Amino acid sequence: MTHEQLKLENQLCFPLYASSRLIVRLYTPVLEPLGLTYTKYIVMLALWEKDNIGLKDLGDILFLDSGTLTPLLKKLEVQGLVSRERNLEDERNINIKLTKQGIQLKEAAKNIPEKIGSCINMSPEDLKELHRLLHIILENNKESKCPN
Amino acid sequence: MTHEQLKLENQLCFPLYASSRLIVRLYTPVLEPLGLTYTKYIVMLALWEKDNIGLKDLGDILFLDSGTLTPLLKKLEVQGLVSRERNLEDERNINIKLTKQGIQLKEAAKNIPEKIGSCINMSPEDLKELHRLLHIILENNKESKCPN
DNA sequence: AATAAATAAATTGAATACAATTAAATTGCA
DNA sequence: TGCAATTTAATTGTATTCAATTTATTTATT
Repeated sequence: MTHEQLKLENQLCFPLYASSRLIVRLYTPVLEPLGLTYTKYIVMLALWEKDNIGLKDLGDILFLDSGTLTPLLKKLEVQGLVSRERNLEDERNINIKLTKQGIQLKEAAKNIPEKIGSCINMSPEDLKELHRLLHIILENNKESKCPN
Repeated sequence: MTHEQLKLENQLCFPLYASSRLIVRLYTPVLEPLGLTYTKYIVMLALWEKDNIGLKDLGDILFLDSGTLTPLLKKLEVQGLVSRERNLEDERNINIKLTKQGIQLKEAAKNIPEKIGSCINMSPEDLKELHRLLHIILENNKESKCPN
């Protein structure tokens, strides 16, 4: 009745889930002065890289759906960082654009990755390898589903 | 103004966060027949491994605090899977115990890791290496904090 | 012993995630 | 063209997370 496979130690999901929360939690105090939460931050990262993008495409990049993004983008709009407007060519789509303020925020954010990096205890080689493996798992499992 | 460091591609946190949600999402349909959510599931994993444990110690294992665990354990209690009782030797503590039903559920859960494993597209070597790195990051950053 | 400090659980409130549903717009086909 | 199927956002409801506060209990100090 030991069921080695059920030991927490032997799970992949658990350290993934726990370390994700651990790392995201590091961002909270760093983002707070910018008025951003972690989810808002990755939305801004995506927009700084590709401005004027549809909600759907933004969701594909971030693995988030409209249920999460719609209220989030409305908040960013209230903060004056993005604008939301219907695409005139296809009114089902909504275009997200950075405002001048949203563009400017990038300067204030530029040191964040380094700041966070300095708080994570891990060798550069391990970090690089972890990064590589996480991208593999993301890429390979975009569409994965499990039957019940 | 490119700020390579701000590219999503170059973040560690983002693939960690995204793949964590991706993998946790795989569990939903598999756990549903057992009446478990993912968080309930890892609580049960911890208890199957070490029964009769304090909420604080359970939280230390799972990296969760009473704000998350208290309502969760109350639900598991309503489901008849665990009992919650004050520790008579130190009434600040609460002891969590599996009920007979909670113990029995382990049998129904024993095939879940294999089932999930078969849905994750990744080579065994990469899985093993990822597992190793995630444990390092967890172990090394339990106490990490970032100044704002 | 009396009180201050520390510890643990519970509570509160804000911010996600996400499945499922609804509503509007567009596309494809009979 | 007209309608069914598809696509996209928005909405709804449930379930976390987590910081911050409160309450109760215990430990440590004076």
